[in-house]
Amino acid sequence: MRAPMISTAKLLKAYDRSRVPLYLQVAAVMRQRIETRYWAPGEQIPTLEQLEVEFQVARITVRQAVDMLRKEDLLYCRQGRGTFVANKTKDKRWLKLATDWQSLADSLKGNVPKLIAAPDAAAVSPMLSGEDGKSSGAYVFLRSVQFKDGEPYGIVNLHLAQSVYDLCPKEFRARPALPILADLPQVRVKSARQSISVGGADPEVADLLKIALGTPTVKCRCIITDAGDVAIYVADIIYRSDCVRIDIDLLSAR
Amino acid sequence: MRAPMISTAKLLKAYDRSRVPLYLQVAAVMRQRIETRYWAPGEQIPTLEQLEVEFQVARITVRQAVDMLRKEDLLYCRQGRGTFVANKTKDKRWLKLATDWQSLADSLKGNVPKLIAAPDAAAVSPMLSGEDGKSSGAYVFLRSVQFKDGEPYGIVNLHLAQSVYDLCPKEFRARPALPILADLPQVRVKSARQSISVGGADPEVADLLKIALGTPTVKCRCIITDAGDVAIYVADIIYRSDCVRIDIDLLSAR
DNA sequence: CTCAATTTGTTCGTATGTATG
DNA sequence: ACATACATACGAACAAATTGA
Repeated sequence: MRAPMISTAKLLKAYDRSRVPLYLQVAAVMRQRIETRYWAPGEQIPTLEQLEVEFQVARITVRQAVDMLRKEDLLYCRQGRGTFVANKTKDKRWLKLATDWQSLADSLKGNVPKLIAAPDAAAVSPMLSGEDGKSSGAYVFLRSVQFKDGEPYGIVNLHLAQSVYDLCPKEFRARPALPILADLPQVRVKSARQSISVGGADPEVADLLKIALGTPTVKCRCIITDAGDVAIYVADIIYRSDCVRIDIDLLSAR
Repeated sequence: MRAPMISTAKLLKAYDRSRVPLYLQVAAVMRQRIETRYWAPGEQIPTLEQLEVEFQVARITVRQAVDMLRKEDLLYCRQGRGTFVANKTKDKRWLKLATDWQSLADSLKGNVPKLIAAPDAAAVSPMLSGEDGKSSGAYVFLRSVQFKDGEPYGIVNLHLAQSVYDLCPKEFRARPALPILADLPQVRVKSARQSISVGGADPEVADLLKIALGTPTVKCRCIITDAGDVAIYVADIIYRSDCVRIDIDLLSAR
């Protein structure tokens, strides 16, 4: 038995809260229903008439939404029969964010990020709030874009303490910094904290990740301090939100 | 010294990827700059002319964006002087998602969620994928909305195994289920896992949380199994994404 | 096979919103 | 502020394909 539809009657006011075109809003909801398999692959979705009623919009508006999803190969229509979900199922949510030191280092080991020119503007100290740690005087700024199947999915903006960078600069330019740092005997890591929140793509991020302006993103700030509470590694990582998930074992400490 | 502007030249194509009205896209970026304090409270923002150039849009479009933010009391204008960021600073990101059992139970203890009528449609087994655990035959469905300062910020959809619910039904209707469950001597918790991803509000969620359709949300699925690997607690929790953050101590296991 | 019901596809007219110069 | 062009959204009507009685 499939999960039944949850009532959505009389929700007209929700639309008023946004001036985003209606058909885009409707399409977004439908797209999510497909991706979450609420509408399973191959399955027939409700008729245009039913969708009109559910979303409380005109027929043309539903049509425009359906047309969008057709161009994305998520739906196909058969006149006189109905509209169906495509069969091919792309795997999403494949990127699992690490929640501990070991898995974080492991997940980065095989990575070959594409270093890109860092805007000189960013070659300054990262913005640190009190509890993040003291500022190392000088930082090196490294920036890379992560790809999967030729598609960009993440941007790493890393401020690395100059003193650490100088220990083996070539290494730091060739592969992810964190595993290197973990193996440096001179460096004593005292704390490593990660803070995650949801944001929207600004023009620069949108361009690098090839997504629309304002598309939701997942922002990770990872800060590592050394024995003297100096922040030696400050990474701001931005992912497309649609490929990320976080799995947490709530009992790992027991 | 403030963090300098990162180059945003020649990013026109980012706009093409979205059919969201330009002024909304521009407003979204500006709103984020204010919220992240990239534009600090009280500070003067660039002139309309500079913004025209940066965003590559017509003057009226920038004006529309500024007007939006003025209505939100995030900006104010002084003719002949410029446009400024408002001084009052609303605290966001106040909700820290728990990443371990103890803090999860603690964070819920004082909570008084508002139970709402559960659509009968949902009174079925939750959708479980293989590794989530076996299905307990019957579940009770409980639904509540969480408020802060009179504003809804989260929806809890909980499937609780009937056998567990029957141990003290009144309790489960009066306060959060998880602390109760933790204190029940009859229940042996074997695993507790949480999976977090980003989604968009469907019509129902948009209505309950008073947000626009498609607004990004944080979805948490929390599954607790008993000694027999039966999923006794399956919670789907949906938060507004703009109040949530996750702090992880990457070294907690060391 | 025909008929009616269903469902997608198309068109018209109108009103409003968006964006430019 | 104005004129212009295009996109969005509605309601309604009609055409075309499919299905089953």
